[in-house]
Amino acid sequence: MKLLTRDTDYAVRALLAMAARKSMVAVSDLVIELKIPRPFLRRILQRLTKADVLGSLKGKGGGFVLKREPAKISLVDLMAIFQGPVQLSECLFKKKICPNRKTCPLRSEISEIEDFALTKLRSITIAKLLRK
Amino acid sequence: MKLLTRDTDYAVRALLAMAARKSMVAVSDLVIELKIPRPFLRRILQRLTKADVLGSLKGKGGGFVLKREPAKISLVDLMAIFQGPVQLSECLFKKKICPNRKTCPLRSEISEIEDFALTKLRSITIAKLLRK
DNA sequence: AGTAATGATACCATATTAGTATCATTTGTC
DNA sequence: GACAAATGATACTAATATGGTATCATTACT
Repeated sequence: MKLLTRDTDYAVRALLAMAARKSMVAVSDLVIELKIPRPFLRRILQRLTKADVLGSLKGKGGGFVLKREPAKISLVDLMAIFQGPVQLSECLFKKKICPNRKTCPLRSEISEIEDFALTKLRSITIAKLLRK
Repeated sequence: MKLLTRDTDYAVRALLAMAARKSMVAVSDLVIELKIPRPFLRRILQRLTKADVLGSLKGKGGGFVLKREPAKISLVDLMAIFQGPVQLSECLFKKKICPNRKTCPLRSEISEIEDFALTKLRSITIAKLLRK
């Protein structure tokens, strides 16, 4: 089971690279540095732009820049963007079988795992990773 | 992100039903009780048998029985059977890019989540769920 | 012999993930 | 203004995982 998908992982790497530079970077440059398939990386940066994590500039000399503080970009944020909201305890039987949602013995236990994971993931920011 | 797949969830339900009875049960009976697609449930029980969680008897009057103590069947066990070993921190870049596996800043943090999850999941057994 | 069960295995359908391709739009430079 | 270099938007393809079916072989009770 993967906690992070490739999108998310690439996004982390790209953001780390961008946070280190602090200036506008074109995809071409990042591709060289990160060795991520170019069109794939492009789409990732575009999604980050839509999510307002990056800013972008079109045209010659354009590229992407960090728009949000590195300390305010956490793994949960990125996971939410690329993998949807983090919820491990999603009941498989919402609509059908499950007779007792409230009292479901699994839910409460798994929620604890989810809570722990969320707290951890929120604490992991680009700024924090950059320091390492 | 689902922590448990349907296989695992169905397995839990089936095992709870079987632990409550304690005697040999045929798939037909369980299907009625659990409302799980018959051939799918069969395959699940067969996998549990291979994993030595259940015993089985062929032929007329045959079926499946719990072979392992309910207290010794945990969610991690079932997840391992149906979803592969639980490891959230699996590095996406094992073979290729990742330059520094040991010092990877993500790994250590995610390992903590994994450890917490494993401990929790190990503590959730069929016996425990049965008591609720 | 017949029937009711599991064993084994191959198959199909759908969803998700990973990645590609293409065309439109913007913008700096000559 | 023309051209080149960048992103915006979007549709498509390939591979893998998940959820579920179908079928035939084997076993065992009556």
